[in-house]
Amino acid sequence: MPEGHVLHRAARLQAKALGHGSIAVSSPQGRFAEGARLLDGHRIERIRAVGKHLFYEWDHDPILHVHLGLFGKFKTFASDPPPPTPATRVQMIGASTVYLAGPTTCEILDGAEVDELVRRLGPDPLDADADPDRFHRAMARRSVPVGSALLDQAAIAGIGNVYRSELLFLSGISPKRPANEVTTDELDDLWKRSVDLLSLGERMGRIVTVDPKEVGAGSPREIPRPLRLYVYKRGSQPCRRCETEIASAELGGRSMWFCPSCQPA
DNA sequence: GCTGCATGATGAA
DNA sequence: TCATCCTGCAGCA
Repeated sequence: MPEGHVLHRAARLQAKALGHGSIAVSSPQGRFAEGARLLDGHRIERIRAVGKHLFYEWDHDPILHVHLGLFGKFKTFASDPPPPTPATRVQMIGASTVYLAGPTTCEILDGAEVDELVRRLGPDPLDADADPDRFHRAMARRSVPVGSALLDQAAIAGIGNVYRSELLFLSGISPKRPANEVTTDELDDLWKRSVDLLSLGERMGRIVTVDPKEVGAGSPREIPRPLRLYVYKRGSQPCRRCETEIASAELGGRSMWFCPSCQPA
């Protein structure tokens, strides 16, 4: 389930899994048959993740652009892949086999189109060269609640519904405060935490935001599932830090959760 | 077996 | 703001 860390992890692991040889590309579902024909038999030179977008660059021009949306999923099999389901949009067979199902976007773009798309995205916390000042400027320009602004991929790329709640909790910021009233220090804190948390998520393959020490665990990996998050989907349960009841609100058209005491208005 | 929901984004109204 | 698209699976009967 795809926030930015999932795509960066997919880029890293699939590059290794598919390898440098030629890839058999097909579309068992049929909806990407034309695109698959363009790529079939070619070699992958790079898989690049930007925010929630994935770009496969090949030994010739067409670039495969994938956006998982809410439902999209990759499955990778090192050996003995099961037959693809009828919903498998793309099958890529190299050293390992990768299946893609349910993406919002799966299309062929040229380099200029990729550049244009990437230009519209805000800085990506998982990009080592990202410029946090672009994030600061984007927030200063927005009067919507900061909880909404964090979902805006043009302001910061890769944050989704889980991370936005967790980041604001950790930074002690009420989601309802206007984005342009969040201080520079607070934005610095938000950015640094997003770098740390998404990096951790990329390495672990799951979202964990709770400090292991706070729940008696030795490492993030050892935290049991119900204890991994501070506020997301924890409505009316006690805050892990202050026992106040976690509250929820609709922001940016989706539910989010926060602690009214740790994140005062 | 069915229903409802989910870590997303867009285009029309 | 709402409807729409995409899939899988938990929770129910």
